[in-house]
Amino acid sequence: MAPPIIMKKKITLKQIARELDVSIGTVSKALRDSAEISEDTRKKVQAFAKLYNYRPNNIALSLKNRKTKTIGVIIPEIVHHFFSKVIRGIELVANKRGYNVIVGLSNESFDKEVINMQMLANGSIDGFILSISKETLQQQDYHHFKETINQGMPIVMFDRIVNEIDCDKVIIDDSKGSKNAVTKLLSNGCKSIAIITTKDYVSVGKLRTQGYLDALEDYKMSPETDLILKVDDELVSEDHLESLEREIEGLFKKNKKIDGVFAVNELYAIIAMKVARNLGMKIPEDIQFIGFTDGVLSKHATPSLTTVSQHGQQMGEKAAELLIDNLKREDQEEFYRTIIIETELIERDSTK
Amino acid sequence: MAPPIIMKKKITLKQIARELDVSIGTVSKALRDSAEISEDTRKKVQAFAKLYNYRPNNIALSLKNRKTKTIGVIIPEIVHHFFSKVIRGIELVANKRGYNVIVGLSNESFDKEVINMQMLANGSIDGFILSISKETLQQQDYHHFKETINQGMPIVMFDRIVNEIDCDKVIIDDSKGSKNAVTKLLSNGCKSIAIITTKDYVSVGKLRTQGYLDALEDYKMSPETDLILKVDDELVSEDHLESLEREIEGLFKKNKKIDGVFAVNELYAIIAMKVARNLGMKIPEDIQFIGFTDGVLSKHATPSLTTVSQHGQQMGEKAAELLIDNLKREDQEEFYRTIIIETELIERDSTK
DNA sequence: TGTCAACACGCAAACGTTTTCGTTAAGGAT
DNA sequence: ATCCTTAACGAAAACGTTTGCGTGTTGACA
Repeated sequence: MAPPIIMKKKITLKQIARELDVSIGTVSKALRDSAEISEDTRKKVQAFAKLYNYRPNNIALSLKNRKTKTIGVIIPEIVHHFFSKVIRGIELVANKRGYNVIVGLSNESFDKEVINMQMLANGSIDGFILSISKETLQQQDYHHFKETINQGMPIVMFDRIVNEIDCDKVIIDDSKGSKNAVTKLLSNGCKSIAIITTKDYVSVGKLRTQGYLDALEDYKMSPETDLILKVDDELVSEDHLESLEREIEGLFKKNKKIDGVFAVNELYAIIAMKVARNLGMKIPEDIQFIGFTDGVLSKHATPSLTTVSQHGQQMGEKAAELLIDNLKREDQEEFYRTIIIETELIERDSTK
Repeated sequence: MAPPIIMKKKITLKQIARELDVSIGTVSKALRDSAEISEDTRKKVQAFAKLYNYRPNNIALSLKNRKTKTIGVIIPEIVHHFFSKVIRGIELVANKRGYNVIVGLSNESFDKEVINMQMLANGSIDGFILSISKETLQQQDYHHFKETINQGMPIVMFDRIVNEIDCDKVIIDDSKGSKNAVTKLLSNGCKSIAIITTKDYVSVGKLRTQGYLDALEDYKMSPETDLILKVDDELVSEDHLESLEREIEGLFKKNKKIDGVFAVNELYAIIAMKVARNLGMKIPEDIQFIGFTDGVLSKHATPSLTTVSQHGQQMGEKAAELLIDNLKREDQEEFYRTIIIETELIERDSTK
């Protein structure tokens, strides 16, 4: 037999005031231990408030203080090891510093990115942390970022950024990271290294390709267009990976001498390893692989994949710190910082 | 040379009113196309509002309407394929129905779960969607859920639920799902099937073990304790997987006849496959594997892993629909539903 | 010319806080 | 008895909306 349910709705200052026959202001002051209020009333009010489990209404506070203590995060995708790590980092420091996190997913779509930002920019949050969607990068339409900043709402961008917008940024040195990786392959003795990358409009893809070229140049090797596979991202949506497999298979068959592969993300590397294995190549004896983004796949693949770690959580933490610091210093003069998180080459079994 | 920056701070009804020399109420009504206002002023106000890109302040609306159009999601962990899929589902329908999503991470800790809920329950959100942390399940302290519900804030629980709390729930039939999986192994000819599971306080672990037992019983086989490996979750935190590997290795070595393995999550299955391979067994010829939770690992492992899909995104969608429906019908009489999402056995290369 | 709709708009309350600025009464000093 | 200080509290504004209701003006009609 369930006990009778007594709904204790949230109690407000007004109700406490009425009950105790004092004014609202008095209750408020008493709860904040103001010296203006006599010891007696203070105790009385505090006891009553505790009994009824009073908590100030956040919305009312937000309205009054004109800040919400909430930060908005807009990312292209959440079912993604890197982005979820970033969120974890953001949430960690946000929480520690008394902020909440509200997430919006752009799903790589320009429209959803705009809509989401508008939904949040109308008072719901104090600032944004975001990574730009592919469609936005492709269309190069950044007016929503500009407007948001113009309205006095700070933005911190991470990973997928764009130089055109003036704001705090947290990135990795993509070209340096991939240069390191490719250099590793070279120093491991690779003579013919292929790269599997994305179309150039994805800024990070472009930069990582650049790092590949830089490493080759250091070794006085000239790049061969045949070894550069630019994958059309549209084709690799979720489950249509066969076409990607075929492309990679074509790459290997046309260039039998390939003995090293650098891929700009984890999945491409894993799939390339699978194709290579099916073609009878031994990893890492015949061919070595390095990927980008240290996800769960890299760690548990067979063989485990050597990879460039982006330190997603650290990026998130840093981004949140930048934003909250910015919010604290109540719009004094504006200066924007770009933080570069160091990448790290995690060596596993796919390289010698 | 950058153009001079003109800060267009967000404009309010009051400012429009002052500028156009009408009252605040008139502006509000004009913008909402009230028949009370003359065509002239309506047009004038609307034009002005559009020019200055007026948007009603969400916080003020929340305070007035006493609802925030925001739902709070508390999950144990976000760097996790299943949970991030659920969030994606939640976000999808929430957004479609005009709601925002604010996430809190309990990090499997009781205290953080409580803190997070308190932070959000003070007016910031209209309702919760959550999955209970392991520590909470272990301590069996559910007062924070009860209090929240008592205050009139609806909760929808998913996956990790507890019967003691009266609220909407979205779950899968864990025992049925695992029974199906084990039955599949049996019908594939397995004679000695091991299970790798968790300690019993994790409700889903317990249920999945039960399904394993049920399947055996259907085939008139009696369970052997030697074949049931209950992993202590504490030991498998992130990177300390060696001990798990050793335990599994011990399992295989002690029971040479094992020809089938069912694991209650993806990672355990992947690791078990790795151990088996190192021991020289052929998959699926010598030994077959099935995991639980359809993550990215299952799909891209070699061999790819047959697995019981939980349909995380669908769970999220359903949870959000339950919650929002509940919110719409303005506390009429309360009735709680438990939705069971069907699992699906996704057959891949780790089974015959 | 007086009456009455209809029209167009302003006022004010309400949501729940915090905080500034009164206001009242008591008490001490003169 | 008068003045002043001080302690203790109340009133009200403000944050930005929405909305019910009151009010003034206009025009039509008798």
